[in-house]
Amino acid sequence: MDELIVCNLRIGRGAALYHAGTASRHLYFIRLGSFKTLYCCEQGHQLVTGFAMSNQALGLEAITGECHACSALALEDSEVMSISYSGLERLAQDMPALQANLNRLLSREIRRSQHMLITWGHYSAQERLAIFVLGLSRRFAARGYSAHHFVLRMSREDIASFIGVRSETICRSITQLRELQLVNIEGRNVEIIHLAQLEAFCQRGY
Amino acid sequence: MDELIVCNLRIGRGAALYHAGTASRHLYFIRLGSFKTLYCCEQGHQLVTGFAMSNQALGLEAITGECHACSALALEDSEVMSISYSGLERLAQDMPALQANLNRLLSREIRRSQHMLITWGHYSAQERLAIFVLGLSRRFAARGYSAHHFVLRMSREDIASFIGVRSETICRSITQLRELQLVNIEGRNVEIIHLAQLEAFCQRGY
DNA sequence: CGTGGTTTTGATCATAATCAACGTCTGTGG
DNA sequence: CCACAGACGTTGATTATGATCAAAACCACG
Repeated sequence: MDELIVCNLRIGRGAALYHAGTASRHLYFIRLGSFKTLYCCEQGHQLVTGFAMSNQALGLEAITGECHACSALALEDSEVMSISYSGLERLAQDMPALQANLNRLLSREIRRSQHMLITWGHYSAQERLAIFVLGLSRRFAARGYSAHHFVLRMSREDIASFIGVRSETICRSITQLRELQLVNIEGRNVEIIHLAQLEAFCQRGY
Repeated sequence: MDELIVCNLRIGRGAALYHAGTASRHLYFIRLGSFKTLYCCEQGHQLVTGFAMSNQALGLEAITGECHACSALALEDSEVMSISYSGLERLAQDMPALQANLNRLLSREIRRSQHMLITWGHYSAQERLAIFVLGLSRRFAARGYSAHHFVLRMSREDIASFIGVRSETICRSITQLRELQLVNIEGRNVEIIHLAQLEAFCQRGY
């Protein structure tokens, strides 16, 4: 197993784990910290496609040896494990379980993207923000942190880009969610006032 | 290779290749015809997530043995090849190339979903329709058919759901694209008036 | 033919984008 | 430690886009 791990990398806040367009033969697993993945358009405009935190894989879209479709930037000082894909491929031949696991990761990523498509297409800005916050809450909870209090690692601009609205709209939605007594967001501190109510709010059939 | 192919299936127009929630151990390849994939919400509302035509794979999201996340319905009388995933897994162990190919399919599907996310998040209804039509044109062209004249297999409602707007908006966008002298859509017949102009129209940096 | 489902068009309304101004936070150098 | 610059965040006023509601026109098919 050890032969796979090319190295453990430290990535400073704001630095890139990889850039779009770079050919890559590696998968990455986040040990510590968090990242945003983004596409860059010609105009220098950036489009955030996701946020990843510890125990998540990065670089799955590039697994074929084709180049990375997006860049990954560290939102805070982070540590990642780099795994050579060719090594993984070789090892997986002798370990079907490993291969199946890899397939599962890929398959899950497809479902995640498609679920986002559905979500963003059919909810209002307010609801999308609520869903986004709830998603973060669940991810923190899954890692043993509080589901009710946590700190955002990303800017309003990043959230806006990810959710598909403007940052002004994020601000207004924050205000609205506060008025609804669902979530209190002050600066980057998030307090979920009533988790069950927030979940109910997000539930509107897909 | 033959042992993998469980059977060649014929699916009549409107019939399902598989349903969401069904556990499945098969991948499908479309030999002939076309399908739409859709999620169903509680309210009986359907959300179209994609259209697939000949030579495309279906069921990739369910590759892990978990159940299908969406349903696949035939838009016309179709033929598909059904492939047992466990058989594929076994065979792939001895044929690394096959495994790599499978990974490539999965990886591509991730990129496709993410690209759609970007597109839908950052273009107007009119532009999205143009992009949709252009995509169809390219897919027909890749299969040896005319890139300028083709027939839609799906309803306005399906396109609307896929694109993330209402069907009325699709109608208005069709009118607008006709007025712009880009595409002429009458009923289900599509005529691309000026392909290069349409491509330019769709190009606005992601 | 009619009947039910699509498609189209029109009028009005709601949501989020845009433009603009102002407040707040952060890190840097004096 | 403070002052400052620049980025980030918030709020307001106005506009544009697409949703919604409603009514025709069109079509496919028994």
